Amino acid sequence: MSESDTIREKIIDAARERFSHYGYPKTTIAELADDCAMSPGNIYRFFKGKIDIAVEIARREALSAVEVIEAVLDCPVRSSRQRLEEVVFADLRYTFHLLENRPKTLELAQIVVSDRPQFQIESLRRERRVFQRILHEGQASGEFYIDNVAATTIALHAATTKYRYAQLFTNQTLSELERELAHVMTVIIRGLMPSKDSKPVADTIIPPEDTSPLANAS
Amino acid sequence: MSESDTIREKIIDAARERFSHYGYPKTTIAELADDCAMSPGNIYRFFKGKIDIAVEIARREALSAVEVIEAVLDCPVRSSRQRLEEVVFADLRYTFHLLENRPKTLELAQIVVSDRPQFQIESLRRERRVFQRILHEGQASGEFYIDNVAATTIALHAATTKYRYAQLFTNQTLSELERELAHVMTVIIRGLMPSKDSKPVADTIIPPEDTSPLANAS
DNA sequence: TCAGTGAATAATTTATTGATTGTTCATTCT
DNA sequence: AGAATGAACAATCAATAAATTATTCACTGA
Repeated sequence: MSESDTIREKIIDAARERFSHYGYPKTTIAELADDCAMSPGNIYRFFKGKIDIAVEIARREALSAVEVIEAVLDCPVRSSRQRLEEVVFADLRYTFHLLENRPKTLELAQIVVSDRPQFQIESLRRERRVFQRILHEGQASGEFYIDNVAATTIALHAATTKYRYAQLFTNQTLSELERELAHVMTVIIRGLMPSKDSKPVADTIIPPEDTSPLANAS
Repeated sequence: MSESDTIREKIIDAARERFSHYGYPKTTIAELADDCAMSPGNIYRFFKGKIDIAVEIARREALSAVEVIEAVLDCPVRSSRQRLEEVVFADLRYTFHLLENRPKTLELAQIVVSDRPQFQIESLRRERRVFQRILHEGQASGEFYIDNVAATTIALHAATTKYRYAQLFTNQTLSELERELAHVMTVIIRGLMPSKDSKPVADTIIPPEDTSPLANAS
């Protein structure tokens, strides 16, 4: 690691400390400079602006979050079904505890996303890749029957939206959410399993929009 | 309708007009009083406070939204599956158009909910009742096989969360959302259909939480 | 009696100012 | 020459004052 990188890391460490303690807005560049025993101006040789320090921290946080989810895959687990369930529940629990124990992390993420919408899109994409891998495996082993793995991955991810950062949508407890998610997964897993029926269930067709929207005026 | 009720309606109409044009915060009680040719103080004989006018308007809006969804059920439609699909798509389209064409309605709803959290809970419950009715029918006719209708209703509702006020979560177009929702519904419908298999798919068990949450310190 | 008033008051919002902070860059060190 | 500085400037924030608004209530007129 070059000298330059070491200094960069020092800035990131200082920022992580202060952001998590006092929050992004209350942390000043002057303070970070002090922490690193340098002048405010020098920070700008390592980061284009204050927000870019936040972006880097959030990027690493997001990567390590996916790693936590991925770690579940390394467990010696029996079926694709179980893998899928464990990943989905790990996601719920991880994000739930994150919001409960480290609210400043969410604040930081929201600030970053409001400035860099692409950030969220990429984070979600990374998460979906984990889902996709499991679906592929299940498809290959014959445990699942899936017409279109890519589309089904997106569907699965969308159907579990409520269980990512659940506190943003509801004030249910973690136990309640877990029970609810179990029911969601029961339906979804059934939908992914191959059926021995003669004729398989046809895909959903987008129904035509016949009712005029918002008939009641402004 | 009593004289008193007529005046109350007049206030509501004036408020609806101004709230939708200028928004709740920019509308003053004095203006509403002017519109109704009365004094500000007199408004308080009909509503406990300004927020209560908003609550009443939002309540009616929510009721008529459910009616729009329910109207779909009256169409001569073949199967429970189609009914379910039409309701879910109607929900997506209705809320999508609402946010697109009448953003002040969302603003009002958010103000009401932040003051009266119960309001949202009840609105969601009303919506779920429509879902539940369809699941019951499908269950009774044998088109669906559902262990626990109440729990499955909640699961179905949760799995389609992203498609209610979708613009709050994403900036996908309506067409993109429709395509995505079609895939979600394909999986879900498969999960609701009875299988002729000898052994039915077992319910999801909540996996034990073995990995310590947030191992990386604050 | 009681629907309605409107001035008085409390609460909230908006405007303003001064202080703080993010960022740049001419300059100094090494 | 490249690394670092810190004063200068612009942008943002916090504190306060001023204005507006929500709400109350003693009162009025039918």
